[in-house]
Amino acid sequence: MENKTLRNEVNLLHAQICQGLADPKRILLLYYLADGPRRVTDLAGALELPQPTVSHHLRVLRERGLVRSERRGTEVYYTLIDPRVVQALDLLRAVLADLLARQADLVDRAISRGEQGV
Amino acid sequence: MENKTLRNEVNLLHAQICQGLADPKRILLLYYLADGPRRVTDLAGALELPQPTVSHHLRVLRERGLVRSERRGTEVYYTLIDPRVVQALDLLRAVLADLLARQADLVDRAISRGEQGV
DNA sequence: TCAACATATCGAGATATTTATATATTCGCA
DNA sequence: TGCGAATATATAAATATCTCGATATGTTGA
Repeated sequence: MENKTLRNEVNLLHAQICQGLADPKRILLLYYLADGPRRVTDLAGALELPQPTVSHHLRVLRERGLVRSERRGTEVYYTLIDPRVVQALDLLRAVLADLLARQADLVDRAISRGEQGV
Repeated sequence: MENKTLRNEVNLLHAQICQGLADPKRILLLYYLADGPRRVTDLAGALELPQPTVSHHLRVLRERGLVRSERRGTEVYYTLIDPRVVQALDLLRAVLADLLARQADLVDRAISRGEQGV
């Protein structure tokens, strides 16, 4: 009863974490960070994106508690806080792989039946 | 030097699957569907949302390949296609739980030190 | 203190998402 | 055929997000 608001609040936070993963660039960022802490400039170079854009995405991840930033001199290192985030990404990528395999199979069968307009 | 365009395409689909999870109502829908197929009206009742809103969210999930719909007479049953989607949600919820626990701990320590303006 | 560098924030335009009401479609049945 | 129930789509307003150039902040070293 009284927990309904609390449960909604938790669900909202849950969704916000998922939202953190809901961008191709951020997924790449998280996979880079899975290998260890990285500087903003290096990440921007790896993703071939302007530095402000990368900083924006890192902020999204930081605000959702997925990464942490640490200043070392003039540079800032970002670190993945919880490896389970990447585990979850891997799970979902496996789901996607199966999905694509099923679709490819459908196409194959259609072609072998000589159907048009696939 | 593999196909960069293909990799970007896969990353985009990966992100779109994550996007499917990035809404509190859709998370609830997926958890309901984890228990078995459900009709639209039942889901709308459970979520206390108008039926068109639920249909919209179900469409989002369907277009991303997370659920499948099946007509039985005048009703439509929605089914979770891959249980790993809920596994991923559980992982991320565990991440969130740790996050909240750490924050609560910080607050506790601050209070026990008698700090102001927390 | 100043110059150079790394990063963050601001602001704006383009695009996407969420929600709900109104309306359309689809099916079973009288 | 036509009615009622279940679901889907259209539409529109409010809101959020992505991107990037311009600019601000913070740090080091001369």
